[in-house]
Amino acid sequence: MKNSETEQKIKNAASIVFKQKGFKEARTRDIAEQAGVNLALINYYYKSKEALFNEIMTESILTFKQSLCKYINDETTTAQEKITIIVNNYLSLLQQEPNLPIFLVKELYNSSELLNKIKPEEVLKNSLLQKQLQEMGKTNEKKKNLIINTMSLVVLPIIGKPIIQAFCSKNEQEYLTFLEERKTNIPIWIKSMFNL
Amino acid sequence: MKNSETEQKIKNAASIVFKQKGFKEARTRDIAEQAGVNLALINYYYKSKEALFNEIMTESILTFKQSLCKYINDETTTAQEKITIIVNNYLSLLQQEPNLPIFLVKELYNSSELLNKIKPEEVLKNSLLQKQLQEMGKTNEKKKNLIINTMSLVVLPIIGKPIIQAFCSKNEQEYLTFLEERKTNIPIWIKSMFNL
DNA sequence: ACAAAATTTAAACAATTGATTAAAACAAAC
DNA sequence: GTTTGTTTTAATCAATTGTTTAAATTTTGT
Repeated sequence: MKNSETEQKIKNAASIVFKQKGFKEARTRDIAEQAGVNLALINYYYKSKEALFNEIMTESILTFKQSLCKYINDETTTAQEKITIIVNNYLSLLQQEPNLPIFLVKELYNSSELLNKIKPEEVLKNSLLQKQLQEMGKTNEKKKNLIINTMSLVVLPIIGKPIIQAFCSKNEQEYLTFLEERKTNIPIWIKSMFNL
Repeated sequence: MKNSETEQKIKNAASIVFKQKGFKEARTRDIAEQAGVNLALINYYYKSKEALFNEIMTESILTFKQSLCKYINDETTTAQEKITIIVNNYLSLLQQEPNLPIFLVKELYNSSELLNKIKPEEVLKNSLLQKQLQEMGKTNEKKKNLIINTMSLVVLPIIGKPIIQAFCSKNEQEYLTFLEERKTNIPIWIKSMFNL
């Protein structure tokens, strides 16, 4: 029987453990324990640790792609509004899943295969956001920088949490309000950087 | 005999391997091979893999602190010039050691001990850069954001290299010129973000 | 209710890996 | 040149970990 309850439990558990520890440091025993399931069932339902990992990765990347596509092709919003929405949504997402960016970076660094599954260059090239920025007279170079800088300002404060907390002497609560303030600040900064 | 040639070879090799693979995934056998030295010598000169790691980490963090302090306390430069110099120097450094930021983030995420060795909040608080920004009428909040945003714009394009290359369809050469252009762009962006 | 198939379990295997050991090679002191 | 202490080596240990196996248990089809 495909898609049994056990199979799902394993996949969910693996997703948690892999994102927390990365592929190499995640032990099959951790996954089995997290799923509340016998160790051997991992190899019974999925051929191997690696096969399980690849299935989860592919799904995650595709989900991410779909959510991004939804935002950047929304017919009802301006370019500026799109940026605000993306910043807010991804900061909220990353507050809940702070391990995600470092996990993705680590695992994608040497395997471009996975990344190519989503044909990333197509995503932006054919997007409404792209066209809207074009109409505002932005060059290709400026458009790319705008995306990369937005990503930088959103993601790095999540990745660098312990370093930021140490350097700016922020406790947990101060760090949270700092992130909250960035939801309004980043769109403003992007606008002043690129004269939007 | 302390600081023998072998001891140094091990430390140098370990530094390379740890930064490349992280603590857990770096094998003592990798380090021994990289050093061209018998496996057992690692435990002979350093008590354990962990002791070796801590020694290297502490040294690296202190070196980093010293170089940062030099820049942000330079009496001969304005605040804007300091930012330009820091951006240029760290982008150059990270071009040579692209694994460094993800390594640091990964290893510091759960061990605040190491980070506290450099008393990071003191570094900025007593700096000339801090005073110069103060005199320009910047609030504490703005000063912190300025530092964090500079760090974000510098570091993320290094960490996210494969993702940026995929999304913006840049080959190796295009990526390098992209980084080179950021050395002049980032200071300009920071200025327009914070009205410097 | 029974047989066949699918699922689950405990145990074990084989490879990896940090660390140790005991002997060998080498250097220093006298 | 012998003794003593240091450094290096090869071999081994013990723990960890992905995977397999064979038996036990549960589910399914009739």
